[in-house]
Amino acid sequence: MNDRYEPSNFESEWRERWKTADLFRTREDLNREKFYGLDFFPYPSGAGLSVGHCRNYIPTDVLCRMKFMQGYNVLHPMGFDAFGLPAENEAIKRQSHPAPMIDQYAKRYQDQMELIGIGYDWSRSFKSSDPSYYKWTQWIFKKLYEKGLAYRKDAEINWCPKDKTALANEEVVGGLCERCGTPVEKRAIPQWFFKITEYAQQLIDDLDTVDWPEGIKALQRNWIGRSEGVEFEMEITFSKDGDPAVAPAEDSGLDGFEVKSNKKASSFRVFTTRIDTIFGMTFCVLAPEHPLVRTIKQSVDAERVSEIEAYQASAKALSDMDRQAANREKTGVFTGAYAINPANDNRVPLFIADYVLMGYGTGAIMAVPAHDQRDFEFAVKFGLDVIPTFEPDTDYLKPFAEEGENLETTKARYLEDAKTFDPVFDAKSGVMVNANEFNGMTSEQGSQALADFIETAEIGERKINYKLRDWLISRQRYWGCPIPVVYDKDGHPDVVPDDALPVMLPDVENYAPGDDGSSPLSHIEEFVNATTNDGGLGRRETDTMGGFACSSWYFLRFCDPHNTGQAWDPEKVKYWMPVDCYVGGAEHAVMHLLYARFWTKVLFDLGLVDVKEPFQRLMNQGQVLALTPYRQPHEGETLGVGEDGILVSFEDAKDMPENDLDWRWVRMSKSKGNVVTPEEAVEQYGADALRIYELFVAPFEQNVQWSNEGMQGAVRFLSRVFRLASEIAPNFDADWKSKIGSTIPDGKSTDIRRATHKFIAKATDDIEKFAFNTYIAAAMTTVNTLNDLMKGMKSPTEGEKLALSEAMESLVVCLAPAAPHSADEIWSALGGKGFTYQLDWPKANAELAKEDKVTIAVQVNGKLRDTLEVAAGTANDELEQAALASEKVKSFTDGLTVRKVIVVPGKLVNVVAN
RNA sequence: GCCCGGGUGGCGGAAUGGUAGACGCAGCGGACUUAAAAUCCGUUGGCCGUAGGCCGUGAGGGUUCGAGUCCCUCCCCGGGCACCA
Repeated sequence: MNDRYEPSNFESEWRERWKTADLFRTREDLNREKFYGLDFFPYPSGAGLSVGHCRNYIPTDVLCRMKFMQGYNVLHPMGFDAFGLPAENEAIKRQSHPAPMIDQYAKRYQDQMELIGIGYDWSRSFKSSDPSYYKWTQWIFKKLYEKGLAYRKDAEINWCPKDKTALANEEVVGGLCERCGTPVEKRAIPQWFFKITEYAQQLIDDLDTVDWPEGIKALQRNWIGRSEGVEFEMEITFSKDGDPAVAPAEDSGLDGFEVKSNKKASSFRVFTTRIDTIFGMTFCVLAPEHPLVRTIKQSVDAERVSEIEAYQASAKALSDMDRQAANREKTGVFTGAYAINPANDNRVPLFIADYVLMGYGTGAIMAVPAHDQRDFEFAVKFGLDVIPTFEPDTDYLKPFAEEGENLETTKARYLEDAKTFDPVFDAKSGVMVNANEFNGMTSEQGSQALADFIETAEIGERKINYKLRDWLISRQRYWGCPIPVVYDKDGHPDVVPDDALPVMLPDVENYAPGDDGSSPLSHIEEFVNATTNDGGLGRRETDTMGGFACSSWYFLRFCDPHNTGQAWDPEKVKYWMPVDCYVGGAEHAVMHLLYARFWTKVLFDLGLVDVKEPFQRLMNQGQVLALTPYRQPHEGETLGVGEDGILVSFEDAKDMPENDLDWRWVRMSKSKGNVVTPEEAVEQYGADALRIYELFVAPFEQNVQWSNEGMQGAVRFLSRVFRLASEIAPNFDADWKSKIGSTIPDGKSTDIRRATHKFIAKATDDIEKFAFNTYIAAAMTTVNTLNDLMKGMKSPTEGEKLALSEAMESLVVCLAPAAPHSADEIWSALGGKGFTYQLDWPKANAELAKEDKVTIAVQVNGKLRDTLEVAAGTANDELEQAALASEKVKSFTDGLTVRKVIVVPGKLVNVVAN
């Protein structure tokens, strides 16, 4: 046997053998438990995989391999998220059709995944762009439609002028297109939506039932944004001082406008989470798009109408980025109308302002500047009253107290003129003032009492609002799943019958999107012209579904990927679902994971699946960073927004003085030129070395820094395993299992077996809990320990031979998930048959793993002073005696009185003395 | 601003409230070699030293016989959200 790791001699051969043996074909043996391990559905990019991408595939593979060896039926599939913008954009750039391009890229991905030895069942693979797959994506669309969860709405959408498509809210980051960074515009186009909002509460509640990182759960809860409050109605009037008045208040700076009509105009509803602050309401605000504005315009004079319209126009022209710019100064205009506060009948001016969003709540608010920072800023700018309705506590007042001022005085000042107190008091503590019969209540009491008041008065009710918006699914693009809808001559949509599925994506020459917002499909007559369900002339929907639709159910299809008669056999889905362990990057925390959960819940409600949550356990891997050269800008060069250095190519960096360079750890990406491919890593170090390195270098969730030295370390470790195996090989007894129980332990056999069983236990636990770094560390420790034990062992005793055989076999088997090529190579060199993958995962024997001697730490007053070697299980009082007898302890307790002795069995003795 | 993560040797990182620094990288010393690489053996938190001791897990308090670990306050780094009423 070779005594070092020489991957080029055996790795590719083993991969061939695995393939020939169809080793990773999913087994569906009903007598066994199932384990479904899944990686996020990757989009196959032209750049191929980097070693960074391997960082989730390797750990999932390790877990799945162990589960299989433990006797589970393992489903470990892989496919490709082929539809969508990235593929289409790349195809347009390369002037090639996306379909063959994607096939080629997917092939490369598969080759790369195979190269690093990932044990996928490729017989179950598919691409989301396969008609046999998207047929069922369309079928699910129909199910949603039939359940009233897919609807069409003429809506203002986020429009990316560069990608020429509508974007979901989640694809707009800071007003920019997430993909290309172009400022997003608004356009009104009829769009298809999925009613995810209907499931908002369930999507929050069921997070409690899954084993996900708390951070991701928090992100989702935050995104769904539940808030409890009260929605109530306020009447409006056009006079400040009661009927029949004409002019607005003089003190509000809003006079000088004639009111054309004084009739009771209408009413509007507001949503607030702080009904307890209603007595502090000094104005109200409508979103510029609020429908009531139209009514108001009919009742105010022309000058005001033009002011309102000018403001509405400017609000509309603002891009989301500008509108949401941080710390932007508040803008708005007075409408000429007043709202009547139902709590005290005060009339307060009604404004329109773009800091109120039409899309949330009712698109209208009651403004309480004393206790809301946004309202405060608005009030200050427009000279409106700031009336506190909560007495602040001392914590709030302290910073405002003047030199030597009594806080009572500060409070009096505050209550007199809160306008100078910035930032505002959030009124979560303190008691109510200026609130009639509610005075003296806490926030909690006031909220309940005033909610009751609103409900009793029948002008509103307690309500829960969510930030979550419905899921915009339409894309005006070619490369996506066609929406299975036909419109009749009146423009009414209907879904196509099941036997007309799939609505095939036509093969076209020109698939570039039009810049008028029309899908390329709309120019293909044969596609557009269709027949309605009642045989009439129809027009086919030409938008396609956004890519997230396709990835919202692929995990179900993997359970039954070749079914032509249905999306899946319910029995198969019942068997395999949920995914037991789902592994991927945290960047999909809200989008994909929320959509997939939503579809699963809908399908559950339809009785099509019997899980409410698709992914029982979720794990997010860290990224792989590469050291990348940057430099400071030269004279005359300017940096882009958010950049603090200029990227330098590795080529140029070689010729630059080291002082000018600034090396940084950044994520591997093609654009940074810092990618290491699996091919390079495998060629230089070997596939198992890559696997070991990525597992060992840091905890799974953490980012890691790519290092050639680290790879070298993995190679060294594997070589030590080979050397150990080659040393044990002459004494290896394949039959050790049947002999070891009846052989009397001798020599170092007990120590060897202890090391073996400690490792088995550690490996099993650590893999289960994704602690791969300590799993590999334990393997290294075991190799080192066995090496030490074998030192000077010229001719091992019978017991030692058997113990070493057990040790070597266990080591190889337990290392097989991490280093499968090497494990199989060593296993076969030891005379083993078949593949390590087919061997049983060993069970640790706790008795054998137990130490017979333990080291007891002896402390005096909590400081380590001595250690004792004692037999395991030594009684507490014996430990105490031994500790007190220690010379070192005596020297530290000399002249002191021993007050207490604390004994932790098998661990430590602490002598407390003073 | 709000919500999540994190701050431990020269570096990556280990440590159910119980001997801080497992394991690895880098370094140092040695063996092998004509020499080097590779490999192997030893060593490696800092300070003072003969023994031995003192100090050490971002900072400061606290709980405890005992704190990297639990509690409070603060600082720094990374990520997410951000006018959501």
